[in-house]
Amino acid sequence: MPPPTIGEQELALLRHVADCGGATVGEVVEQFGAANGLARSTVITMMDRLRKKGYLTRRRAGGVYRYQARASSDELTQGAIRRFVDRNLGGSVAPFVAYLSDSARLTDAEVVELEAVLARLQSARRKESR
Amino acid sequence: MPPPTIGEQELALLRHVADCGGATVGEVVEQFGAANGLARSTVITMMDRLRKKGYLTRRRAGGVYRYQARASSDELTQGAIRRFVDRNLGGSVAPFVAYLSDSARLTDAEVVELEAVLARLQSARRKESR
DNA sequence: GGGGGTTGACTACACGTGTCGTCACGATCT
DNA sequence: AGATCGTGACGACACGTGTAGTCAACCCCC
Repeated sequence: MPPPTIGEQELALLRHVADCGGATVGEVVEQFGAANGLARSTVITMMDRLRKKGYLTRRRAGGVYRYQARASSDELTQGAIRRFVDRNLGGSVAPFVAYLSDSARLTDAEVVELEAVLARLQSARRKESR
Repeated sequence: MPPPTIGEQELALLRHVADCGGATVGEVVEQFGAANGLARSTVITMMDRLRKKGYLTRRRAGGVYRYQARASSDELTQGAIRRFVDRNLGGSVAPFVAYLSDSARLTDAEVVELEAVLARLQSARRKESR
C-alpha cells in the first residue's frame, strides 16, 4: 500500500501539528481552526483521518489526546514537492527551474540560498566526473 | 469566478492535446488513452469537462470535432506550478530551492539551466539595486 | 453530587475527479 | 438496403476530501 493521499487542507493541518511539535484537538481548533474558519467537528474529522492514514499518532495525556505528527513539517513539504514533480511534471524539475526565472518571485535570501545550492551541486558534479 | 480546478489526469490530457496542437477524440484515445489504459468513454468525458471548464475549444472539421487547448502546454505547467506554490508552499519557493539540494534529482542539463537562471536573476538584481 | 463545558466517536452530505457503459446517429462498406 | 463502425451525448457510480451536526461520555467546580 503506497502512502495514502493527502488533501491540501489536510496537509496544512498536518503541518501545523508538526510545527507545534504535538497538540491537542482543542489547541488545533483554537489556532488552525479559527484561522481557517473551521468548525471543531471539522478539525476532529480531519485529525482522525490523518491518524487513520498514519500521519498522526496520539496518546492520552491528562484525559485528553495529544496528537503528534510522524514526519516533520520539512519532510512533509519535501514529500509534497516530490509527489508534485513526479505526477505533474513528469519527474523533471526543469519546468520548475523555468518558473524560478521570474525574478519577482524570489526574495534576496532565496537567491542567496539558490547560489549556495548551485555551488554544492556543481562541486558534487565535479567530484562525480573525476 | 476563478479558473475552475483541474485534476491531475485532466491536466495530463489537456497537456497532451496542447502538445499535439489540436486533436480529435479518436486521436486522443489512440495516443493518450491507450498509453494510460483509459476507455474511450472516459476520454470523451474528460475532454467534455475540460471544454465546459473552458480549457478546450472545439470546432467541427470533416464531420468530427477537433479539439484545441486554449493555453500552451508551457503555460499550463507554469499555472499548475503557481497554484502548487501558492497553496502548498505558502507562496514561497524556498522549500523548493531546498528540494533542489539533492543533486541526484537534477540532470546535467538541468544544472546548466539552473546556472543560466541564476545568472539572469543576479543581473536583474544588480540592475534593480543600482 | 449535580451541572455545564469539553472531548471524541459517528454519521452525513456536497463536490470534484476518475472511470465506464449505453444509446442513438451518421457515415461506410458490400 | 442492410450490417458495421466510429462518434458524441448522457447518465451513473466510487472514492477522496472538505465541512459540519449530534450525542454520549467525562471532568471540574461549586
